[in-house]
Amino acid sequence: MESEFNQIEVLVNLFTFNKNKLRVLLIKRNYEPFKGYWMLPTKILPTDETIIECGLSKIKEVIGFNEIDLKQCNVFSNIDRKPNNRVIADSLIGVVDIETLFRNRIKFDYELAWFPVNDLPKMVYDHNLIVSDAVNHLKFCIDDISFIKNILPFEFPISEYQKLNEEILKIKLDRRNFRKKIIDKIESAGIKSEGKNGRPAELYRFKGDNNE
Amino acid sequence: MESEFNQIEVLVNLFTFNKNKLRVLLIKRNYEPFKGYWMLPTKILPTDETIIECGLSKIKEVIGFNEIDLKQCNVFSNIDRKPNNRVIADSLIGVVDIETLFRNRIKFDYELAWFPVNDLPKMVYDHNLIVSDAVNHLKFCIDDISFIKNILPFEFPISEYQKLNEEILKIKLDRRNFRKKIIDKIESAGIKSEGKNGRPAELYRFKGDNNE
DNA sequence: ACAATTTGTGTATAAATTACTATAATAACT
DNA sequence: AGTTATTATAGTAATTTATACACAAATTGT
Repeated sequence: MESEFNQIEVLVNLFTFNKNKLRVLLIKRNYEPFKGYWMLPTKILPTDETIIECGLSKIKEVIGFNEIDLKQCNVFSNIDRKPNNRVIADSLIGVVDIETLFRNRIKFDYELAWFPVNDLPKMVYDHNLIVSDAVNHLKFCIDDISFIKNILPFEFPISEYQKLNEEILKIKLDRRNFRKKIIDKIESAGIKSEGKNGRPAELYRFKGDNNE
Repeated sequence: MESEFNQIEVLVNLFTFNKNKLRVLLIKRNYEPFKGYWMLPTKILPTDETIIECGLSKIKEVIGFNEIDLKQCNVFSNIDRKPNNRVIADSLIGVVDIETLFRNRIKFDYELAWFPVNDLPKMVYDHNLIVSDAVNHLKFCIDDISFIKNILPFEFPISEYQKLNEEILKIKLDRRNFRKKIIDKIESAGIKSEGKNGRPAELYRFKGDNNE
């Protein structure tokens, strides 16, 4: 029976939606090699954690909380994805909304940033490839409301939900048709949004979603 | 930097379609523990192979050829999925048609069988779970014709394609509506099938598919 | 010749998607 | 206060897609 050991690292693609852009969490690498480069939150899988637990623990280390759903995305196993030793990359996907982030972030050990997925820096190793694969994967999550709803705040205007869809699907949608399509999945919060130009939008929430 | 090593095993869910049933390749385990039980073709990932290469090499070992597309499916990382040592399972999906199988199988080192996915034996460890997850995953492959076409022979009656869809989607489809839906993806081979009851069916092939 | 089985075919209706224009509400600006 | 700019909301017609449904043709077995 063959018996060989490989190192596995878990990479988390944590997405949020802010200022009309789909964004991914990157951290600045604080050790050599590639010190100072941006990268996905990454953790070598310990022998006593599942992949998901490992991803969650890394997220907690970076942003201070981890009440987040993580999903298996893809596995990258090219022999030479890292030059020195062979490491299997298991990539996960999660989403979080901007209000939860502001409310909860308590740790500041990492220099982090939420980069628009259309404007990413050069990252370490194959992390650019891994992120773009995860962004693509989001298309298949977009109709899984119980998962994707957590990328928007508890209450949101329809236009924001539409722009999220447009960013993920990379197409332009018609306002009225979009409204018709999703109106039965949301309910009015009876509140108007504020602060911007033009007529204030009504806020909605996903049906059956209660804050916390 | 953390540094722990885990064993990874690659499991291949190789499907075919025969006698109106979606089937998966299982092999009889010839070593302890669980000697004599059925299991998925499994290989510990060596440090010099990608996941896909590892899956392909195992398939070649079992059926003697491996001109097959394998796809990443899921990862199973429960700590105790095996009782003694911690092993990560990376499950792959592939398909092959029954004619290619008969034409090519040359090795007989393994006792193997193609079990209907609706009538599986009790398998080792969590292999039953892994297969049922892979069967579910097939739903998302069913419209990827360049992948799924290889589960049917080069030429096939429409009814067989329909039954495949019914098995994967677990629903009953209407003959005329199914034909309308797929007719522009196939072309007539100008041949009648033979040997069965009833009016002989015309054979079709997928457009742009040429035999080898 | 007859029964049983399986294939092939068309049409009408419902449902979903798309395309498209006008009006109302509000904020910023003057 | 009035103008301008911006966004939200509402409906209808056209198109596409999906669904429901019944009978004739070719073969096998008896």
